[in-house]
Formats: sequence, C-alpha cells, structure tokens
Amino acid sequence: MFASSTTLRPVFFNRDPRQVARALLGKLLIRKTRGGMLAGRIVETEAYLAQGDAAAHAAAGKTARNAVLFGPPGRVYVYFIYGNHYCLNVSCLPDGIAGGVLFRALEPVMGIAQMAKARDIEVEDETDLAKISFLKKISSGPGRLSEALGITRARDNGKNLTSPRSDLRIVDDGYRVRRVMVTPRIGIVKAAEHPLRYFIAGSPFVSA
DNA sequence: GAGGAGATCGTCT
DNA sequence: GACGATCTCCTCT
Repeated sequence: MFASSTTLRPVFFNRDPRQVARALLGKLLIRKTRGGMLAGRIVETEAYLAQGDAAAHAAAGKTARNAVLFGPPGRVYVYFIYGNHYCLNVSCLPDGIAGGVLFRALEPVMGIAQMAKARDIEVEDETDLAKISFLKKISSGPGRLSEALGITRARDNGKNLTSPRSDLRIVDDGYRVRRVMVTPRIGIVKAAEHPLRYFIAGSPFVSA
C-alpha cells in the first residue's frame, strides 16, 4: 500500500515552521509496529517559531529537554505534559536554529482497530470502524494521537522522520487539501494571539 | 451540551 | 516548589 507515495525529505522541513505546518496538512503520518502498520492523515498542526515566540518551548533557550528543536530539520521532538500525555512535534529550520510544528490531530486511515486498542477504546462491532463519532475519539488531539501511535519520549525523541527506513515517517500520497483555515493556537497563555494553528477546512477530525 | 476540576510528573526556577 | 503546547470524568442544565 502507498506504493506511489514518497517519504518527505529533510528539505521539506528546512524552512519556516509556518510553511511546514501548512504544508503538512493532508500528508500521512506512518508508524510501523510489530502488530502492523498504522497511518493517519494530518488534519491539524501548530507552528512554534524560532525567535520571539513566548509560547514555544525553545523561547527560553536550549536545554536538555528541547535540544531536538535546535538540531537538524525533520527530527522528532516529544515532550511529556500534565503528568499524563506525550505530544509529538517535528523540528524545522537548519541545525542551530530552533523551530517546530506540533501535530494536533489525525484522521485515522490504517490500523484503526489497533489504534483504538492503544487508546483503550472499545470496538462494539465492525461498523464502529467507519463511524466518524468513533474515529474522532482516536486521534483528535495531541495527547490522543500520541497514545494511538504509541509515541513516547523514551522511544521516539530525536528520531529521524525523514529516513525511508524509519518506523515513524511522513509520506505524501498525492492527497490535495482544498482549503486551509488559520486560527490562534490552543491551550497556551503566552503569545496566544498569533494565528499559528492550521487545519483542513471542514474536516470533522480536528480537535476542539 | 457546557463547564469545571482532578490526574500526575518531568522540567526549570 | 510551581506549572504546563491535555484528557477525562463528573455535575448541572
């Protein structure tokens, strides 16, 4: 499957996070597991900038926690939040300049039953797997999509998303997004006014 | 359906 | 020692 798709290369991520956040919409996030392949279409992202963005983890400078954001583009940055959740990001811009994109929501595409199990969501019967109300519970939110794909800081932080052999990567399968909406970011206090949240207009799988 | 509070811990001050 | 790029459950309407 996805025979005609191509893995996104480092150059895709080597630019302004706002461009990357917008361009990632419609791409497929793919996770290879022992139990099979999981995939979701990216429907919602947020950009976190290098300079002058008080909400970004990189705002206060480089630390052991956020070092990946300062590294080369196309690397996985995972952080743990509220004592409960992991959030998945990808680094942008050249080595030495911080910046990243947070993945906020996916439309489940492949391995849906396995993702539901990872989220501890019960499948009543086979028809559930095609219901929007059911699919929304799987990966419409940063913590939710990370849990569905089994993302953890110990396992994935620093991983190269752009290697075709990686167990976590992003591919372009030719899907074309019709219209993109831009709004302020969610769940932050500092620099909350900037319109840096991007999502596919009309998608029922975006968060909130 | 909306709104509020608790969970729970790594990270930085 | 405080707080956070969240989620879920519970209560009230």
